[in-house]
Amino acid sequence: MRTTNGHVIRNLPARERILLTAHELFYAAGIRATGVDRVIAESGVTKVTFYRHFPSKNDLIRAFLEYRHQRWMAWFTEALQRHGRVSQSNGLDALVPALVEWFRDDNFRGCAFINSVGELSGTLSEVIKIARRHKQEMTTIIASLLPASRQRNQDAQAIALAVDGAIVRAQIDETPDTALKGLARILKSFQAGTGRRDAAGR
Amino acid sequence: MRTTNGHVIRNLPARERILLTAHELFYAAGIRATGVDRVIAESGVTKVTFYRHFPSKNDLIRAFLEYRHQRWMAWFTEALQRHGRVSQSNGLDALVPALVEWFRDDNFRGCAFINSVGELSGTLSEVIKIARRHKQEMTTIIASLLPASRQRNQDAQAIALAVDGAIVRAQIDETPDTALKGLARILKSFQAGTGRRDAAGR
DNA sequence: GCCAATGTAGACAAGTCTGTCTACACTGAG
DNA sequence: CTCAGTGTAGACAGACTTGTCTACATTGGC
Repeated sequence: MRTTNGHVIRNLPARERILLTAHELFYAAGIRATGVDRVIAESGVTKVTFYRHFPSKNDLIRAFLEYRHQRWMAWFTEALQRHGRVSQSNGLDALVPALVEWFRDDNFRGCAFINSVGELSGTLSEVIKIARRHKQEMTTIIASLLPASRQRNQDAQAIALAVDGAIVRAQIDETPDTALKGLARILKSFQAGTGRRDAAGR
Repeated sequence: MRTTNGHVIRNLPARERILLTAHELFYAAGIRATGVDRVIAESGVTKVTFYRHFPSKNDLIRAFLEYRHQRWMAWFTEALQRHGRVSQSNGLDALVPALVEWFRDDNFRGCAFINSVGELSGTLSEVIKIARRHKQEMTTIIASLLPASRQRNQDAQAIALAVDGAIVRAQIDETPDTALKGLARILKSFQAGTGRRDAAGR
């Protein structure tokens, strides 16, 4: 029994086993599509143990989203750093290479937060707030890639939006190529645009 | 009993009543979250009638997606035309005003196809193909707004990607303003970029 | 006038879902 | 040693799911 990132589950304490299993199943098959029974069976705990840690499925969903957020943010910052070393010219250059990594992963199934909002914003009102916070933090990281300027935050918002677009396109299309090309194209014209503005001193 | 676009349902034939009700409920609350019982009750037909028209819920889902596609495409082309009359300079200028209309609608809950993929691409494999086709057609319409050029299709892909990003951001954020501003920003820098390329004759 | 298509009413089956319950075993801290 | 916390096993309840069934009414074309 392995999780998507290769950790062996068996020896972990029950709570972590449940959380890792839920992460795998919820992300792969959807939250509503995954019954707690399945999480219980695959994480190798019993119902009592499960319900002692997560009194209701909604509690598990909240914990899952929190865990996913931590994990994704850690990966994102790390991947950006890793790909950023090469070219010092512009921090934005690390963005596409980092996303390539994610999109090409066999387990890639889009953004867990976008998916969750679409799936259960009607029934579990908190998910939309959680997703909003997640996207805000993602945008903050993107902003940190940009040189300080008056329009940095607005630029970051626009780029984050394009990243979200690339995520859903990569999820829907057969290959992530169109999404990646499209995002690269936007980034390029965007850099050219801000560069021109900077050059003109405006 | 009214549908989101104000049509009165009562006197329509059963199949249409079911389809309109399903559209309303599926889009508003999600597909999995909506049981056929509820569709049956709210459309005012009986189970037998329902199952004579749609032998399984999956058939209804397929019909819903097809109907949604027709309806959305009709709205999109119409709205683009409507907003395009004013400024003849660039067909792209109609894009943001058209989307404003949609995003500000009280019933706006994102793109039905993006939502469906997130919700049930794991269990109903066809939805991803349907969504792909939908996005292709959306991209084609966007391409038709651009002047003919060698890179028109690639430009359209990039813009479509940004539109998808705007849709999900508008869905997640409290107001669609950030999404709209971000999209406008991308379009502007994009137009500036292609304009420059054109001017240089390259 | 007949027949096929379409409609209505609602009981029922069989499965899945979340969540509760009893009863028992191990382990580490005081 | 004892007790609290955590673990295990699996039966069970109750709600909700999709889908089937019998029995009957209306309507429009041949």
